Amino acid sequence: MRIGELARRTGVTPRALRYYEEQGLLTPERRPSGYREYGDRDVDTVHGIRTLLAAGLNSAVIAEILPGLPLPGQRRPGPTCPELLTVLARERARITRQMDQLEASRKLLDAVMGADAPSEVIRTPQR
Amino acid sequence: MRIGELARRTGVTPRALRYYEEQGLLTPERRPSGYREYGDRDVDTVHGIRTLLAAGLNSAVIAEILPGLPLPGQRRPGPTCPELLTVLARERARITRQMDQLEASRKLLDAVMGADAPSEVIRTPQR
DNA sequence: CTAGACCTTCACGCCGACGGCAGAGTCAAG
DNA sequence: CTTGACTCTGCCGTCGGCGTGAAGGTCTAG
Repeated sequence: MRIGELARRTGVTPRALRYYEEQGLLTPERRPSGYREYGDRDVDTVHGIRTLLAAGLNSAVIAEILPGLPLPGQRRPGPTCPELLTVLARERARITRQMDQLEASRKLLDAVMGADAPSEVIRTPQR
Repeated sequence: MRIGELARRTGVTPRALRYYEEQGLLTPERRPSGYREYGDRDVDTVHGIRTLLAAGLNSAVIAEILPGLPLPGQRRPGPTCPELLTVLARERARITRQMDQLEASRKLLDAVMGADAPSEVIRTPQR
C-alpha cells in the first residue's frame, strides 16, 4: 500500500510516517517512481511505534528495540544484545516512575476537586 | 527565604523558579533591592507544581488550579468555579489515559524482553 | 572596605516530533 | 490527453520548559 492508505489505516499523518522513516523506524520499499510501498505488517509496526512514543521513548530508542517487536503469529528468540537489555530495563523503570508520578498527580487533582478534609501535599521523589 | 535557598530546598533551579513566577505560579514578595522573598509554604507549592508538570499539565492549567492546592493543615472549601471543575475532570481523564498508555507500553517492552511466546501487538486507542 | 557569593533583568538557544508549504512528478479514470 | 487526487523532496516554523550566558546591582563576613 502507499503512504496515504497506511496513514488512513493507522490514523497517523503521512508527514509523521515519513518522519519515522527518516528516523529509521520504517523502511518501506520504493516503486520506480519513488513512491513508498508499505506492507501489511507496517500497520502493526506503526501502532507499536505510537504506543512507545506515547510512553515517552524517543525515536532513537525505539529504533533500537523495534527489530524485537513481537508481530502477530511470529515466533521470536529472546533479546539479542545485552546492552539492549540495559536500555529496555532503563526505559521500563522510567515508565514505572512515570506511572507513579501520574498517580500522585491524579491524587492531587482529586484533592483539589473534592476538597473537604485537609490533606497533605503529595510529595513525589522529584527525580 | 531567597531564591537560592528555595532552589536548594526544592531541588529546582532558580531559573525554573523565575519561570514559574513569570507564568503566574508563584508570586513572591520583593525586597527593596528587588530580591524575591519566598515563604515556607512556597516549598510545598513548588512540589505541587513539579508533580503536576511531571504529569503533563502545562503551566496555564496549573495556574488555574493552584489556588485550590491543599496545603498542609489548611481547611479548604470545595472547588470554586464550575468551569474549573471541567478543566480538572479533563486533565484527570488525560492522566488516566496516559497511565493506560504507559501500561500498554510497558507490556510491549516486557514482550520484547522476554520474547518466548508470540504475542499480539498491543493496540492502544491512539487518540 | 573589599571580596565573593548571591541576586536582578534581558535575551537568545535547545530539543523532539512533527505541521505546513512550495514546486514538481505520478497515477488512474474518463 | 487531461484532470484531479496522490506523492515526492526540501526546508522553515512551532511549542514548552527551561539552560545559558551577559552585564550589572546587593549583601555579609572578615
